[in-house]
Amino acid sequence: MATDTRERILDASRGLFARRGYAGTGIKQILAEADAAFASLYHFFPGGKDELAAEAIRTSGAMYQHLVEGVLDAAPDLPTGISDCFAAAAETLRATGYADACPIATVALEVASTDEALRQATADVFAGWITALTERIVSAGVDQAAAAELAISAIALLEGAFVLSRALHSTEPMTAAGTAATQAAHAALTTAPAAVP
Amino acid sequence: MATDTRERILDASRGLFARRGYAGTGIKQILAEADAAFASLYHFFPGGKDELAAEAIRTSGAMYQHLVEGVLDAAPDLPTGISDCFAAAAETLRATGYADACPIATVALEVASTDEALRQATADVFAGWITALTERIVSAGVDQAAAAELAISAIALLEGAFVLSRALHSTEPMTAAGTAATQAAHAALTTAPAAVP
DNA sequence: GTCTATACTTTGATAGAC
DNA sequence: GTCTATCAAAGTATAGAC
Repeated sequence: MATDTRERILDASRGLFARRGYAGTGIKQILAEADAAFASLYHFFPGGKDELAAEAIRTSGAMYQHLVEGVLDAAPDLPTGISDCFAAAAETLRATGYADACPIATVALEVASTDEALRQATADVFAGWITALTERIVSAGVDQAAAAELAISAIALLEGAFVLSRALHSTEPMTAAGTAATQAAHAALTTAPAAVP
Repeated sequence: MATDTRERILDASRGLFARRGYAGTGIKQILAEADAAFASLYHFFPGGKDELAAEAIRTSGAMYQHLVEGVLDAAPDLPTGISDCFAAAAETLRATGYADACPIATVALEVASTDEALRQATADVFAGWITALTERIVSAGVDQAAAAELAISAIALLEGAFVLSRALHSTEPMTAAGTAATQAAHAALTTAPAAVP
């Protein structure tokens, strides 16, 4: 069962854009890695590189969210789940030589001031993450405003730790950020423990 | 007193690399903005784009550190200083249309897996920031290990908030991260209040 | 849908006059 | 130290046969 060409192109794009960024990734490079012909790209993505990148960003953002939700679902409580997410991120960094981190952060920073369509794609992904995590924290008994603040802080800690850990080639930032996020979650839950039964 | 050519090139480079990344910035673009001739670049930076980028990263990292130290020095205590830094970052984001954020984060993510020399330059900058902030926290009476963890978390919060705020075109992530960093600083200082007189 | 070949632009970098 | 002109390579995108 050979994966179809369109999916192979998207798969290669997600990996290359995540590791090398948008401008740093060439179309020829994507097609070589996907073992696809040059014309196939413009058959499936008439909009060219931009259209391809937009779909790669949205799908990889959704995939990462799915991954995180799985870890959170498997944990006994929210602080433990958050701690597990950071531990998993640290392990992935180590295992991949500090290459695999946030699937869209590199592109997000690159295009924030240069490509409005792609910037919107990254904004939609981040907004989706924040909304989903906020709802989870609200379900754990925290009021809306405090939950949103905690969700944003946790994601900011994760993203910032990705930057530092990739640059420093060390998992220390990721573990330190994990500790901070877990402590913040504990604090928010004990401050407002009006938990749902 | 005309600024000399070398400094104009560096100045334009720092701005463009920060906003558009390394691969996304062309040499011709830098020279146009610096109003410098093509050959001047290779006169001052024989190593070409790579050498120029390395110096731009190190100097802009030092400049940002200097800026932050000034804010921290002006504050009555450390938590207030940290709060002020995030407030200043939020204001800069708003005032520049979410363009000016961390001077090196975009490049750091881009080159982390592709250019070892530039990756080392970004690592040196981040390590310098972490060391300086850790020393400050230690001076406020926190033990070394806890101080390092707080310093890393605060910088991770700042970097992550830069990513989210630029992508979302909102200062909310920066203010939420600032609150979290300030609370973490308060907690660390009250836990170990062996303050120096 | 896929292949090959190619058009067109931009890139980083160099040469030589001054 | 700076100017102009130019190079070779890589970039994106398209055309036309099959």
